[in-house]
Amino acid sequence: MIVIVTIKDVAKKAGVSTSTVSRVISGNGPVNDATRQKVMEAVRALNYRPNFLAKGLKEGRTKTIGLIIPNIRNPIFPAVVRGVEDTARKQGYTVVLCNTDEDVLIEREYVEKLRKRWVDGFILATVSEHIDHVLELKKKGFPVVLLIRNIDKHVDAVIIDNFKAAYKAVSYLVKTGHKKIAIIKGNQQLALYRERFRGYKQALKDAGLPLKEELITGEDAECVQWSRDGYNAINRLLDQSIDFDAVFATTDLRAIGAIRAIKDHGLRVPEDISVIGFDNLEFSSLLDPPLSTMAQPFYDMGARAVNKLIQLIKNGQNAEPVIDVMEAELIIRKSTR
Amino acid sequence: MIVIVTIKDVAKKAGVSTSTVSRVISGNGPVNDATRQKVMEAVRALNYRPNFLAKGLKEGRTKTIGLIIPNIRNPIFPAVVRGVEDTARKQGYTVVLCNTDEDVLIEREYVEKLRKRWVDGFILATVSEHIDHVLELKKKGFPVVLLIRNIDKHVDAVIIDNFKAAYKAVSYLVKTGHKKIAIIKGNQQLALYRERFRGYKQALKDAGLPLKEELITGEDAECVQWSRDGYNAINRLLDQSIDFDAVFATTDLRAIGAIRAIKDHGLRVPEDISVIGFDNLEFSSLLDPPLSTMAQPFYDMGARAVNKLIQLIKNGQNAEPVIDVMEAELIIRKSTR
DNA sequence: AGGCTTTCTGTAAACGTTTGCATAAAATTG
DNA sequence: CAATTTTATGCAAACGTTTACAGAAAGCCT
Repeated sequence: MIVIVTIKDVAKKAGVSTSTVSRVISGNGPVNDATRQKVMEAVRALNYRPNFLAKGLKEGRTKTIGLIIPNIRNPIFPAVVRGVEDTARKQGYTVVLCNTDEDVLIEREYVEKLRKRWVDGFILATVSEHIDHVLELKKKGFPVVLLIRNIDKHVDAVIIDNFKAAYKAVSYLVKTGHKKIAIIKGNQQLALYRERFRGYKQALKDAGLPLKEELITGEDAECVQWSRDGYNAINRLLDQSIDFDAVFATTDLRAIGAIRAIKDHGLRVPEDISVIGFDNLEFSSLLDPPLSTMAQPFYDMGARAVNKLIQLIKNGQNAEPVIDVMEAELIIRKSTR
Repeated sequence: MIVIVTIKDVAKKAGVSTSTVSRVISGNGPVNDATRQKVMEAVRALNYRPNFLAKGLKEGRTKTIGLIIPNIRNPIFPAVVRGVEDTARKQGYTVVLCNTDEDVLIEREYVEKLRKRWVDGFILATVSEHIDHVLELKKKGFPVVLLIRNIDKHVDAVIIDNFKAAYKAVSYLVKTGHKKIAIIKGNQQLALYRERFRGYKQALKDAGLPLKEELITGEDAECVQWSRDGYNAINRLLDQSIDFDAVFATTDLRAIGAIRAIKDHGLRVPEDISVIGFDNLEFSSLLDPPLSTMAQPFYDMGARAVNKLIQLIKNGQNAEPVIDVMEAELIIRKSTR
């Protein structure tokens, strides 16, 4: 049986009204020093804690934000989550984390649940292109910021320029003398992979290299066993004796699979084939060889999304949504020659 | 400006009282089919969503649980979190995730915040041995389950038997012919590492092998760059030409560091030195060589902790707390000969 | 001393629900 | 058909806060 101490108990104990207690606690409005002492003492004696629900109900806000991501087991997300949480905490906000498993129904379910005056706003690494629920939120004036995956010009977002990043990575391979660059293209249902694919093509084109069908590999599946896609793709290429001297993997996990496949065929990375990844996961530097990759600033992206959201919560919706594009950074380690 | 639709608006639109609307929505109490129709229609027309805070305040519960962990970037936790969240969701509960950064002050801050009638109970992978705040919760009748790290016989918990698991791992090394087994011992401030250390010593003893001081390595620091500890420890051993044929690393991350150090010294795993880890991280099978390790059933532990907690929430505190000890499983891959 | 601020405190309404109680209508019973 | 049960609905209080308003006391000015 949990016994609940309310503001009334404190008021009675201190011999004042509840409003006075409230004023002491919140610091709103004047209160005599002597009474303040009495109240504080009663608070301490009774171990009083203001009821979050009552406070939120009255004030019309909870200082809580909803963070909706596909899957925390996808290793790109832990850093994002910490960026969000740390920044939120510093500003007095708490985060409710939700995993959707890439399932738009679960995503909708969570949005429905949390928008019932539970959270003051949302950060969404949304699942797919079915985002009517997001636009609906936005229309109703609910603060929303999209993160990593943006979809629509009409919603605030924090992303990187995937086209440019892929372009940079592939151009680096070109510049270091690679001529036959395979790509593990990622799930083309997602805009971000389409962009990376586009960057790959553009980089080849600008370098005067041909775009070869047989070097375009990988499935559209997401999220099964992430490195598997990379392994299968490159394994198939090698089995078919297709000639290539580098791999642009659209994620680090796919790069790990690719390296595994290359080694299994008795070849060396990077001497025989260079591999470049995308993401810069926390353990990518621990691989053998340490992975060259395009680093996304995950932590900072999370942090920035929170700041953006808190702005929206405080000031209401902007006239025009703004999309922050952050820089991805090329990190060269030992998997490229 | 967010416009809020309340139960009153629905009542007015449907031409009934608020109590009737409430009954329609919650399904408590009888209501005529015709009125139900009218109400449902009004609900739909107005896009009504019951206010979570008001409901929680009235009902005295929120169907929310607080999950407090040291750091989601520690790769053992994503699986735990999913186990917790998935199981909670199936039972209509939502999870608030909090990272403490191994800082007991932040942990206390979160506990203070969430116990203000926000969550119905806590799952804690607690930080240290300073757990007065946990015992306080428990004393006040607040449902609490400890996870992974348990501290006290007086609080319900879900853990593995770290002594036994370490014993198993080291015994396997002994059985496969290793005679000089080094340990990277982990942070001895934490009970779980003390237990693993104890298991190591006991296994050597039972096998009639000597416990050599110089083979006991690793620092008490936690959480800086986790694999670094393993790297430094084994690097030092090799630099000093200390002779050993196997390493028992108390975490997979330490094992990764150890492997790196061994390779850097021009030695091979497992031909020259076997390495066995502890945890079975999601990417441990992707390493080179794939890591042999003691697998902890992280997802299931999370799931079980939730079920335990929901029991406590529903039935109140047990007379006697019960500690669930789950099985760790030895997984042999290619890092041991 | 009378009027005017300023400081302090209490009363009561409000936030949006749920639910016990009362009542009315309808259905069932002997 | 009167008596009883069942079904359906509304009224109003309650959950634990915050805050507008009002009033009392005290301080300051001519």
